[in-house]
Amino acid sequence: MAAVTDRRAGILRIIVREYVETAAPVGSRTIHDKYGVPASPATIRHEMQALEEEGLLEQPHTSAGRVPSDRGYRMYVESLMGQADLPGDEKATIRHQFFQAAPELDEWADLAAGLLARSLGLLALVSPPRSRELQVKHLELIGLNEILALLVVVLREARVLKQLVPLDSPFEQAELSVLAARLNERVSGRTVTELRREPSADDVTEQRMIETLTGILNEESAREAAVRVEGVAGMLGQPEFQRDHRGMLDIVSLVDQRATDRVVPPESLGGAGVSVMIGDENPADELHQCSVVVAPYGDQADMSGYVALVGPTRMRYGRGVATVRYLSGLLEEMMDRVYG
Amino acid sequence: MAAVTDRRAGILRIIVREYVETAAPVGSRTIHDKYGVPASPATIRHEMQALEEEGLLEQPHTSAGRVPSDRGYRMYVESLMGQADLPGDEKATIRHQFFQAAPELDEWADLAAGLLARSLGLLALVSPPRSRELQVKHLELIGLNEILALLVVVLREARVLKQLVPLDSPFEQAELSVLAARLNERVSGRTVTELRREPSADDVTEQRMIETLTGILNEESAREAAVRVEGVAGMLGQPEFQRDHRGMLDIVSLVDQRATDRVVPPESLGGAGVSVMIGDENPADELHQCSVVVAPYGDQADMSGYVALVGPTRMRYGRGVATVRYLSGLLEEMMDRVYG
DNA sequence: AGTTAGCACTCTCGTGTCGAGAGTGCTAAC
DNA sequence: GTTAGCACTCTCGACACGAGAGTGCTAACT
Repeated sequence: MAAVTDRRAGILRIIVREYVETAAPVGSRTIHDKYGVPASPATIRHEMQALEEEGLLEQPHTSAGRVPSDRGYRMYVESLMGQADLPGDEKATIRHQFFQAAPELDEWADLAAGLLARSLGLLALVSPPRSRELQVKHLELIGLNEILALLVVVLREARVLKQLVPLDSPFEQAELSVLAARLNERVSGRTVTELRREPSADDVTEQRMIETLTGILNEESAREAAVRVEGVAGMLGQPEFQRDHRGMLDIVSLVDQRATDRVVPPESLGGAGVSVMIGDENPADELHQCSVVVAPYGDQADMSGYVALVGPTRMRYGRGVATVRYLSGLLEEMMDRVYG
Repeated sequence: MAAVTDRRAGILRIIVREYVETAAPVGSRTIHDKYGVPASPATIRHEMQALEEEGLLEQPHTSAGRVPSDRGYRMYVESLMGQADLPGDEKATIRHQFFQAAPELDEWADLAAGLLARSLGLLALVSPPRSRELQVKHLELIGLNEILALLVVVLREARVLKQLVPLDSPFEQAELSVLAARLNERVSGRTVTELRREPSADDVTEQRMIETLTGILNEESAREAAVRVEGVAGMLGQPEFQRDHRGMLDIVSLVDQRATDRVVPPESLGGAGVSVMIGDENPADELHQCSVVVAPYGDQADMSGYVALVGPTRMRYGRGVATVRYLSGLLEEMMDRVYG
């Protein structure tokens, strides 16, 4: 079996690019005429046959042009598309918007998801960073009325949790503040595991509050990060879904159920840089016609999130990888700058 | 022109129910056989002709059965479907889930949207209640590091806002607490309009904080409530969207852009109870094939939100109205019970 | 050996035709 | 006012047909 020569690789690259742009199978004439390959259509057909034998191309049917296979895309991404990067002005525009926005992790995630989705016209998922181990910075008790107080917990990374606490006897705000001060001495700076090891307090009310606190923290660690999803409409507008009503519903169902961990399984975030999952490489069956471009950001051990792009396998990988890489790096930088 | 007699009304009711169930045009034979109407198919055809002349029915084409028109649905909703109510056990199940959930406005909105969407298999929108006039209950300053503090604001309805504040000189937490205490004296219990009328403070830092605070509050009042959307997949699974790819995309675009105020315009929430907008009655062009069932809850003047159900005009109005009514009432009750 | 022109072959797609089926509107009788 | 009978209309799926596109193969050329 013949190897993949330079010319064949070039033809594969052309086919990927042309197909990504037009969404129609690519024929030998198009390659010859439009791209000026110095070989006749017949020769190109020869080469395409070889590429098909290598499993890099597929034919929808006998008399159609060729379409890249999953393996073809894989080869394109690995060695044919080149080092993708965003143009400088585009980077600057994006950067500018981040500095304009409020310095909030969640806002940044929103912004990143919106930019990514609009930039590619595809589905974007951005997980705001979540720390492995929650650490209490400060807490506060605010009396709402005679029987109800609000427990406000500030975490190290400037996240705020809250919980209503019923009071068994009326408290003045002053008493609550004193109680809060006592509690702060016990808990501030502690992580959730440290708190679990603490001996219980003498005061009943104090102990009750601590239990409520650990309750909130446990619940919060168990909860998955609220992943930002943008660009469903753009995704469904892709020509591949024009006919495929079933696949369309599958994708929407995934999003609807917020099953983001089936799209971007935590294991897939092992590596440091951008990784691409193409077609059948995706763990979720619903995504076997799709590709996912994903990059983690933040500190793996401590606070981490991810930026992901989901589209049909026929997607602009170059631009996709470049944008995902730039955004994940930028998010990490923003995080370091303001928190960290 | 003949009036809408009792028999005709009965036939219209049957057609609506049968069409809602099967999604196929209803013929005279079906009405006769399946519903045992004491009249022959021919007579029923006569009546259907009359109903069509009244503009209550439509024919997709000459030799198909009849389908209700928007006006037909309108008549069904107004006088034919009867007083809809949920069965007691279903109410109990829903109620139970609300009492299980955390006592948070946003959680309740999530829960209500999920229940509504699943109950009908359609699109549900629930707006958590927003107060017209924000009122500060308490604020707190927490030093994160030497140059950055977190301003935490608790509002009357137990909502929490936060904002990072850069410090121009290093502060000890103790100093911040003193500052916060001074600020609390000035602002706690005040509404945003009251704050705007206050004279500025002598202390520069104090004044800076107050400005930040009013900034947050203004931004928050301007921001639209984060409406909970559930059931997109169920909605798109409706047979009307099987063919109509365009309409499908339009709906998803609406959701994607979070253009909820085009679906449920604030004006439509004037009345107290449940209101129904059918087909062309909807202000948004994209919803001319859809109906919206909506009910406000809460106090119009103060804190209010809404519960809305969006589906094709061929929807189960009885169940829809009943569920929306029950949920809006329940949300109001929960609100009163815990806050209020 | 690699390249190319020529050509027959295959497959899709849009169009047109046809018959079956469903449901109607009309008419005439009850 | 109601009903049976019947001709009429329209959709839908199946089938055939031709145009168009692109291929694979073969034979000739460099």
